[in-house]
Amino acid sequence: MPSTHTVEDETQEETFTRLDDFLCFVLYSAHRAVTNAYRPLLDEIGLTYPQYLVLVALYENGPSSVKGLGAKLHLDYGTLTPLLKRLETNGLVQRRRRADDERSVQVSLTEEGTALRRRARTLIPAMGAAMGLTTQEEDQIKMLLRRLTGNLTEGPGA
Amino acid sequence: MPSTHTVEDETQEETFTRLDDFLCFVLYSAHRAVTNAYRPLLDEIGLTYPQYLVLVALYENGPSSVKGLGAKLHLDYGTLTPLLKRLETNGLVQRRRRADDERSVQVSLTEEGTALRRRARTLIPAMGAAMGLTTQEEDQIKMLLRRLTGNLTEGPGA
DNA sequence: CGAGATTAACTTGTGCACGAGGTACTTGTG
DNA sequence: CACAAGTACCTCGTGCACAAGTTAATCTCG
Repeated sequence: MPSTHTVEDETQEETFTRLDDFLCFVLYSAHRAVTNAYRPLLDEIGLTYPQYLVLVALYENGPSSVKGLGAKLHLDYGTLTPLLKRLETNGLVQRRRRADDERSVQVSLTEEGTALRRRARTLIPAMGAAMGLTTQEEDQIKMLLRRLTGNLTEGPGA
Repeated sequence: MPSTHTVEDETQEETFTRLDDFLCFVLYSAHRAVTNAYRPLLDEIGLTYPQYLVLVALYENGPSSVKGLGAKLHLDYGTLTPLLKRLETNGLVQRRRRADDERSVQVSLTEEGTALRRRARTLIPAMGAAMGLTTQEEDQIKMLLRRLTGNLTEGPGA
C-alpha cells in the first residue's frame, strides 16, 4: 500500500508486483546470503569469493589465459586483472606473457595456490549442509538457473 | 583434469566438484546474468539495479528509516547511505531527520521518484519474458531459493 | 537527574563488477 | 614489406557490498 497514493490514481491501483515476489530480488538475496555464508570460511584461508572461484577454475582447467578465465567465469578484464595481481602478490598464482604470443598472459597456480585450492575442498560439503536442501532440490535449482542464464546471455533458445 | 597434478598425489584424485556444478557458482552466474539483462533497461531511466530496488521498496512500504530499508533489502548502512544520497541528488527521494527521534533518518519518495517507479512497472514482465521460464518454474525457483536464504541467515529451521 | 549502555546513522578502506578508453602485439591484405 | 584491422590486456572512473571505527541521540536504571 503505497502511502503516497492519493484518491485520484486508483484507476490502476495495485498492479505492482511485491518486491519479495521479484525473481530478481529473490536471486539477489540468495546470492548475497551464500557469499556471506562463505565469507567466514574463506577469511580463514585469506581468500575472497571471486578469488576462490578463480583458484578452482585454474585447478580444474590448468594454466589459462586471462581471456580463458573470463570466459569460464563470465568476468571481464577490468575485474580479473586486478584480482589476479592480488593473487600473484599473495603468491598463489603466477602471471607470465606467452613467448609465442606476447599479447597473451598465461596464469597458472603456484604450489601454494594448488595446496590452498585442495585445502578448500571441504567448503562445498560444508556449505551444502548449511543450505539445507536435498540433492534433488539443488539439482533442480541448478537446472532452472542454468536455463535462465542461458536464455539471458545467448538469447532465448530460438 | 588438473594439469599440475603429478603422479605422486593420485591417492585421492578427482574428488573435486567441477566449478559448473557448484550451486554457489550457478547462483552467482545467474544473478549477474539477470542484473546485466536489467542494465540497458535501467540505463534508460537512469537507475542502477540496487537503486531500482530501493525505489520499489519505498513505493511499496511508504516512507522508511534507513534501518527499515536495510532490513527489507538485507543491506547495511555502508551500502545504503551513499546510495540514498545519490538518489537524493537526482531528486528521487527526500531524506529528513525525524523530529521525534533525531537519530533516525526518514526516507521518502519525491513525486519524481514515485513517477519513476511507476514507469518501471514494465520491467518485470519484460524480464520475465526474457528469462524464458514458465510461471511454475519461476515459482519453484523462488520457493527453493527462499528456503536456502532462510536457512543460511536464520540458521537451519531447527 | 546522570553515567553507562544502546541505537541510528555516517565514514573510511578494500575488493569486486562493469563500461570506456588506451597500448602493444599479431594477423590479414595489397 | 607496409599498413589497416583485429586481439589481449591494462587502466580509470563509478557504484555497489561489507567490515570496522566514529558520532550523536536516546534509553536504562541507580
